[in-house]
Amino acid sequence: MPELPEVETVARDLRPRVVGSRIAGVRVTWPRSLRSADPEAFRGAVVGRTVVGTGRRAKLVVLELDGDRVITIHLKMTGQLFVVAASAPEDPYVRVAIGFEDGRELRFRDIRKFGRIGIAERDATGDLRGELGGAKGFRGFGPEPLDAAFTLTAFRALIRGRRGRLKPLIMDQAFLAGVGNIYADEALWATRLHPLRSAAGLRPADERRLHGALRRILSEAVARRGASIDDYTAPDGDGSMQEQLQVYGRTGEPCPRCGRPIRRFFLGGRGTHLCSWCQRLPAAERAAAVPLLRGLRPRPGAATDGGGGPEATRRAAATRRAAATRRAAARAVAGSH
DNA sequence: CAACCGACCTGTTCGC
DNA sequence: TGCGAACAGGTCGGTT
Repeated sequence: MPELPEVETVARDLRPRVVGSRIAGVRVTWPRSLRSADPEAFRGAVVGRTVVGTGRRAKLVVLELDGDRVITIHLKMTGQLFVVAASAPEDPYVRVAIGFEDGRELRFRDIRKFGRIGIAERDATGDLRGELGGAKGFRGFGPEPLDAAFTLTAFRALIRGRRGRLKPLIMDQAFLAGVGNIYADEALWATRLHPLRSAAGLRPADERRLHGALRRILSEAVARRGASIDDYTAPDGDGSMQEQLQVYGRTGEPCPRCGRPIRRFFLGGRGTHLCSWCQRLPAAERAAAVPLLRGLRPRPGAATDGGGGPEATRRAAATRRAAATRRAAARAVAGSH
């Protein structure tokens, strides 16, 4: 699932491939992959323009065009971007292809069709306005956690007055940009903070550790080209951060700190991994969290959860290998090089 | 502001 | 062995 490090990697890999290229046409096989769902409008906005840069804002890949216009691409869960010759074979999952004058094209491949491509502009502050989030409810993105401006002081000012639970809060893109399920679980485990802790109950030392962990883990993940789990891959290949994850996807394995099994429960519909020994809720917050903790009990039919054992480990390894093979096939078919 | 729900999608995994 | 249900999860709009 592409989060900040994965999206950053895709944007960087695309740079040498698309900067300087002029857009000649756009091929659309699934119009709803465009935020406007209007291929003609999209063509009108981009054809004839030249890509002058690539970047990232929150989890959006941003293609800077000449003029002040940008193309925004949200990969959601299964979106992938590759640059290939327009004549290269492709599989049925390519939803949009942006063709360049030199005969290559940028292909957006997205099995689940959740991803969206939009048009936006730079406002006076340099931030983006346009097809980013929803038309009305969009409150703008929060600060970028890896920006130099995101200091501990800035983080404290941001979190002051917030009373929500920690995990949904740090995943709220209007609060902080770019953090998703994987890196939220990792940062909370690293700081020994329970995902259901209230932001209002944090001590100054907790805030300092959480701020530090977010920056350290996201930086390491960028350096490692992100975590290649399931469908995530980039034009220059898979990342390796999945090898460094301490709790995400490690249900039933021993906590690297205390050896007790990593547990998984559901928070707001999302799988949440934690060590319930290292990440304890203070007594004062426990009562309010009890209804939500029900998910901690293994659910009927969740045999692999907490089960562990050599058989489960072997099966998980086989699943990972199969996913790696699928990613390689995607690069070859929709593919790069 | 906080929390929750359903919708969006399709491939994979799991239980029976 | 085959089938259908559950699962994966990031928004986004709507409701409480």
